[in-house]
Amino acid sequence: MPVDPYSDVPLFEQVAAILRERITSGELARLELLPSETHLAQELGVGRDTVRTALTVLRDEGLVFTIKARGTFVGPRPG
Amino acid sequence: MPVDPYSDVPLFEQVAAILRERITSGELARLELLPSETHLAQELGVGRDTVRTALTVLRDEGLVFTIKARGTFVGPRPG
DNA sequence: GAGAATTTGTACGTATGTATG
DNA sequence: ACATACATACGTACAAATTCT
Repeated sequence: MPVDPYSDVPLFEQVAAILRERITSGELARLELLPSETHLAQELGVGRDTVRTALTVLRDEGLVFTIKARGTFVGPRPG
Repeated sequence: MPVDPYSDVPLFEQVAAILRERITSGELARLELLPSETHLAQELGVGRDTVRTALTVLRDEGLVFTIKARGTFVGPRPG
């Protein structure tokens, strides 16, 4: 049960929680490339916009970083 | 410090700026053959597509011209 | 002349960034 | 929240033309 569209919790928060769990559990190793936004959207049954909003949350937490036109990776932004 | 993939400035514009500097500074003399697209891509750490897009910009500015299977030269296209 | 290597030209697939409805 | 479209970017593959062996 990925997400619950009837919940009071915003979809992007639910998606962020799912991805956060996958990262902190080690399911997604550091520096590993995440599935694409489109792929995650289809898998979780939400729109790409929602995935992107969730990724913004994780980015603010330093859990992931994104390179334009490349992908989103696990870990803090290098540099 | 060639290019910054995290910058808001598109990579191809950064590459164009680098090559433009090499040309206008005289580092690359007029009619001189530029390094191949593949070589430039590897040297600058970008894709060949990005180099080609940058070369299109310089071509539009009349700074370089290209001959298929030969290479890209400094200067306006002869003829 | 034949063949291999090199270089540009083109095409496709996939990814993120941005804008619009 | 979602869908769509375009710009930017990377990788791969192959075609075409030139150059080297």
